[in-house]
Amino acid sequence: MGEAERAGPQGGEALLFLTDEQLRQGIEAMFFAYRGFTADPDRILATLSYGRAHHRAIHFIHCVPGTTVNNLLSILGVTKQSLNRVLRTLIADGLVESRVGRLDKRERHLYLTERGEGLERQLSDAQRARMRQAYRQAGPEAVAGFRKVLEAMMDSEQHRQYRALRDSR
Amino acid sequence: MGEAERAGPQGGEALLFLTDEQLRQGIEAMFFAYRGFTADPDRILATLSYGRAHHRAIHFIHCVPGTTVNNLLSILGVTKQSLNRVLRTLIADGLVESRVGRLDKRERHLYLTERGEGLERQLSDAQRARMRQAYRQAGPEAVAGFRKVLEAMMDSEQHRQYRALRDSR
DNA sequence: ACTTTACGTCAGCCTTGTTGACATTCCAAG
DNA sequence: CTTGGAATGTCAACAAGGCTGACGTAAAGT
Repeated sequence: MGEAERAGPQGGEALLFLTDEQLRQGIEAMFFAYRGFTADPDRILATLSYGRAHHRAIHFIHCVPGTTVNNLLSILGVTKQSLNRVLRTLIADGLVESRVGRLDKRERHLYLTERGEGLERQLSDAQRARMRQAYRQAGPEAVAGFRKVLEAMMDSEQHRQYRALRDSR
Repeated sequence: MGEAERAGPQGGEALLFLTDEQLRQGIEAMFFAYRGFTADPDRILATLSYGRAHHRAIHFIHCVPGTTVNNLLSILGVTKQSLNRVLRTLIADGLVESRVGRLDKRERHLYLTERGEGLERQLSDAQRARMRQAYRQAGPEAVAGFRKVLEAMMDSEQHRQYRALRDSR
C-alpha cells in the first residue's frame, strides 16, 4: 500500500484513482465534521449534566419505543453495565420509564416519558437544524453521495442495524 | 420546526424539501459510520494499550511535523492537561520527540520518531483501507458529495483548521 | 523590572467505557 | 416437579480520558 490506486473490486464500479492524500483529507473531514455534528447537542446536554451516552440512549429509545435493554445494547455497542448506569440516571430523573416485560419478566421495556420526549425533541431539533443547513448548503446530489459513502463505511453489522431502524419506520 | 421544509437560505441554492425523517436518517448514518471509521485503528491501539487520544496526537504530529503544543491543542480542541498526559506517554515510549524551539525557547516542537512514524503508518493504512473501500463502493460523484456535506457540517473554526491542514501540504 | 506567554505538573472531579459478582427469571432435561 | 443452565438485568469497582484550578519555570515582550 501507499501508492496511487486504480480499478475497483466491484465489477461494474467506476474506475477510481485514490491517492493517500485524497484519502487523508476524507479522514480529516470525518474527524472535524463529527465534532460539528455533536457540538449542538453537547452544549444542551452540558447544561443538564448529561453526556453523549444519555443522548444516544434517548435517541434510540425514542426511535424504538418499548425496546429491551439487550436490544439497545446491541445498537449502541457498549456493555450492559455501561448502559445501565446511564439508564439508571435517566429513570431516576423521570425521563425514561422501564416496564417489566409481560411475556418475559426478565426483560425491561424502555419508553420515554413526556419529559423524556421533550428533551429528545430539543436535542434532535438542534441536530437536525445543523443537518438541514449542511444539506441545503451542499445540495441534493451531494446529500445522496454523502449517504452512499457513509453506508459504505459501516461494518456489515452496523449497516444491518442502520437498515433495521430505517425500515422500522 | 417539525414540518417539512422548503427553500434554502442561500439565494442561488437548489430547492430542497427535507423531512425530519430524512434528516434523522442522516444523523443515524453519521453515528454508525463514525463507528466503522474508528473501528480499525481502535483495534490496533487496543493491543498497545493506547486510545483514540494517542491516535489523534500521532495523526496531527505526522501531518504537521514540528508543530508546537499550543498549536496541537487548538487543533484537537482539548485542554493542555489532557493532551499532556497523552504526550507524556508517547514521549516516554519513544514515539514522539519534543525539541525546544530555536527561535522561541519556550515552545516545544513535536516530531514523530521512526517508531512513531511506523505506528502512524500502521494506523493510517488501516483507516485509509476502509476509506478507499467506501469511496470505491460509492463512486466518485458520491465522494464529492460526501466531502461537500462534511465541510458544510463543520463549525467555521473547524473548517478553518481543516483547510489550513489541507493547504499546508 | 514587570507582565505576559508557553509549557509542564499536581490534585481532584466527572463521564463513560471496562470486568467481575450476583439476583432474577425462564426453560428444558431428568 | 425439580433442578441446572442460559438469559436478562443490577450493583461494585476500576481505568481512560475529558475537565477545572492552582502553581512553577523559563523565556519574551514592554
